[in-house]
Amino acid sequence: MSTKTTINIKNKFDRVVVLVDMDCFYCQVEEKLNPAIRGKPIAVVQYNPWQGGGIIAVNYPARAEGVTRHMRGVEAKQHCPEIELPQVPQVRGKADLTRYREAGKEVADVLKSFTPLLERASIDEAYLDITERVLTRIHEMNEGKFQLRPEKLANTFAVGYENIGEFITKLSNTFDPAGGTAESNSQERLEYKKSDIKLLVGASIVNEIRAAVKERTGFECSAGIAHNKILAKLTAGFHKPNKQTILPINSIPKLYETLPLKKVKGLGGKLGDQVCEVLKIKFMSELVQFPESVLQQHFEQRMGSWMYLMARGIDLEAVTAKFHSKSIGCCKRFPGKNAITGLATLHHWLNELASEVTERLEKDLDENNRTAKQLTVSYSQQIDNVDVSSTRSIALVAYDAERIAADALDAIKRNTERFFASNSTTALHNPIKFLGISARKFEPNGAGKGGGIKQMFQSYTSKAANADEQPRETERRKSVSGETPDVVTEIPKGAGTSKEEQQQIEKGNDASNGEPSKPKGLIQHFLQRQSALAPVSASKSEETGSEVKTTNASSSSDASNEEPSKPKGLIQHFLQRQSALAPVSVSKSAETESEAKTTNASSSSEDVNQPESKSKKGIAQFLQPKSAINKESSLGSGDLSKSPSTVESIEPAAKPKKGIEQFLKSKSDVQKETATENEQEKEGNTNDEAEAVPYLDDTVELAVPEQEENQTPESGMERDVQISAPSTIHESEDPPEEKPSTSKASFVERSNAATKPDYKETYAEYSFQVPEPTLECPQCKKPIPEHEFQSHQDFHFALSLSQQQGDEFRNDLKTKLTSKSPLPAKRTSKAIVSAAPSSGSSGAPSANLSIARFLSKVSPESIRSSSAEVATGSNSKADEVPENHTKCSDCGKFIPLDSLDQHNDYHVAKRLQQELNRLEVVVPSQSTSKPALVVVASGASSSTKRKRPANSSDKVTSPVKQKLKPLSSYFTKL
DNA sequence: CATGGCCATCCA
DNA sequence: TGGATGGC
Repeated sequence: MSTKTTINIKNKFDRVVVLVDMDCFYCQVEEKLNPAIRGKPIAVVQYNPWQGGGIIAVNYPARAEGVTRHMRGVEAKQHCPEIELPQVPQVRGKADLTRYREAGKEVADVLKSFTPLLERASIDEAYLDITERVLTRIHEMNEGKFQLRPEKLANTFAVGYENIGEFITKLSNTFDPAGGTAESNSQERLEYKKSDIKLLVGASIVNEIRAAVKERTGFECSAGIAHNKILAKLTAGFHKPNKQTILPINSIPKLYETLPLKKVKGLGGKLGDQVCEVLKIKFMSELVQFPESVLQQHFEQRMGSWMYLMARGIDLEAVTAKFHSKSIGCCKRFPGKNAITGLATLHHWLNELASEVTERLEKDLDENNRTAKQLTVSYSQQIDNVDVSSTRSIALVAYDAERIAADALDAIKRNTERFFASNSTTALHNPIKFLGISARKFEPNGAGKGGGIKQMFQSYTSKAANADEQPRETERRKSVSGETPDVVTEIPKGAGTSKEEQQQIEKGNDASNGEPSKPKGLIQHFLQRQSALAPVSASKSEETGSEVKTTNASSSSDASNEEPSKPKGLIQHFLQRQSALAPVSVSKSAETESEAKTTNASSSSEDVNQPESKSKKGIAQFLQPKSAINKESSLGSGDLSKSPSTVESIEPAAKPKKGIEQFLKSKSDVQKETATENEQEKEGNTNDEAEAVPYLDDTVELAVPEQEENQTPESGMERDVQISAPSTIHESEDPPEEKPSTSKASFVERSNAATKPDYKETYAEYSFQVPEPTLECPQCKKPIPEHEFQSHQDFHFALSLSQQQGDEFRNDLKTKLTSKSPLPAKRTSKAIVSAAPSSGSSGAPSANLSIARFLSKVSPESIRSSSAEVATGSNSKADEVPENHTKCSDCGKFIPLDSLDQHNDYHVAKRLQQELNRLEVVVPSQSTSKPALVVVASGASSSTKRKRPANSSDKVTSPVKQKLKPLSSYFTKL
């Protein structure tokens, strides 16, 4: 039961996994709250008093000015004087993130309306497995109900390609008989295409998802679309903000060549350092040379297997439905002189924390009908200048703040020998520098409440998941906005409706989207053939339906990737052979775990039931020549490594293929070859054991014990503050849209302003604080605390450095933008373009064709017939049409009749690319009220010029050419 | 003496 | 279970 749900390795590239990542989320939340600051540079800070507060989020305008996280507000101002610095609300003397949690949930609600397979990863990130929707959409495309128009891929990028159009062309090359020999199209290459087409179709869905998020919440996000979670996460970062990126399988090797291993989630910390050090490598591409056993022996079995697969672009971890967090807690640090040295202070803060937790627990109870059973108290004390942290778990018996605080205190006492200083009943022996309490082990409530049904076998997190799956009355009562309509659309799907009915529903939806079901465009035809390869199983769809409500459990149990014993058609055979080939030495763990737990998501799309005879024909026709190649042999390991042709096709010739070749070598081959250069970064472990600052020791508190004990903080104080400091004082700005009931917002500050004594002042621990001597900074003339002086100087240095770099970057950008015409084409693009048979059509011919018109109105038949006309009509050069060939009206080549379809599709894709290349994507500058996605297709007249929207004031919108950053640029730090 | 406050996972 | 680690 190793906690994780994994999919079967057979399906390693079958899923479409999306990571949705909110762009500088806290900033967006603050913007929405206070529209007056919209569009300005913003950084959200918490705890304003000290140096302007710590920055925890920076929006893009502010980033452009060099503001980063980890700065203080004051520093941000230096970079960007106009910056707005909204504060995290403070409640009970600590930061309160409620506002962001709620906004995050709002977003998640929208996401969840697209798939139940939603895994919230943090307050502003979520994974989605949209495989089912993709398969459904492909099916719709086959039936002409959906067309993949260029605008559906606005703001979409593909790793390894200059723009999405190139990627599409690449995909379409598979079907261009002139583009490559049939033999070069190996089966698995086709498999990869198939998988990547799913990503492409997925991208159109993700665009809709992001648009829905924007529309319903006002928030913008970016997304990564890949075949697994790790890669989706990685990919999401490549184009931001408000954009989405696909990671095609074939781009992985090249990506890895420049991808520092430490950028991969899970390897970002000490482990990553260790890996780099032990293996003497730095980039992901270098990881592939090590046998699994070696990795396991160095880094634990589990980790070794994971890394081994990751090196091949494989991550088997399933997206599991998880909406609610498994723990609710809060904590606070008390650094330096703020350390807690007295019992009363400790009690005070435990009470504060307990209050917050209790509040949130009650809300959670209300919303999710579950109860936490365990309380974990954590704290750290400074002992001999060393921070020692401990955690204790105790029973959580009641949602009662005082009780919780008392129990927590008790736990701390019990677990601390010499809790009190000698001879004292109030002063702590060791100061406490960190306090946290957290509630966990949630159990669903009241089985009687109809909730208990057996969603139990749902997943390993049965309890949490259980609570997730139950849309209870309480929830309805609370009427979560935005959920209702979606439920409506989903319920019919789930409630035992037939597939046809479901499609009716879908159709209805699409119609409302303004998508007429028209005769098929060629691109559909193109995709249709593809999708025929990506069979949609009927049973699969049913699963999708059933999982919506009651449970996916029932289906998931049998969805367990074991090949259903159904009649096998051609496709199935084809696919099975494929999976049989799936080489990667499966890590045992993966193999064993996969069966039991695989969520429906795993999309065991091998389950083929595509009844469509026509598509079958297409497939058969298509597969016939190529599937002949049954390359059982080859490939010991590495999936990606197996297909040199595939890799090469990204960049025909050229390229320092060193990395690639390395990639291609079988592990044993390469083993001897140790890493090239050892980046023996000194990296001297910054081990400056912080020079401990003398804290006030017990003797201090001993001085005034009585007073402190009596005047417990919250008893009188808080109420006084609330009453005497009404929310008027200096909230001169717009009052945050908060419930008036909560007047607490920042009582500490108000109390300060009102000259009310901070509770601290009544505490002995705080009554002896001495201001630290300061020095004046020669650069900014500010008084700087002594101990901080050096780092302050460092800061100035870093500041000037980063400003320089910022200038460089801007200049660079400017030159790129001004020399606009032919983009400074990178070698990659050239290679790809030239790889395409660009013979005649690349230039003007189709320039005046509206792609939309073209795609939606022209049926394959008409093309075919028109081609035929050309071939036989007066136009044709009657001289030399080979037998059974016809001349392509587009490129003039002679095409075998039986592959005319594919060839035409190739041209369609090519035109699509050209159209896409002419698209201008108007990016609203930092969340304005403009529509999220505005795509302007330039008309024929402006084929060479970029066109601006008529009313664009440069301030608001700036046309951004789809571009062109070297991958490596994403990994350079500023 | 200063990112702070989360949350989650993994291993022993 | 508690400690450690990782990442947002």
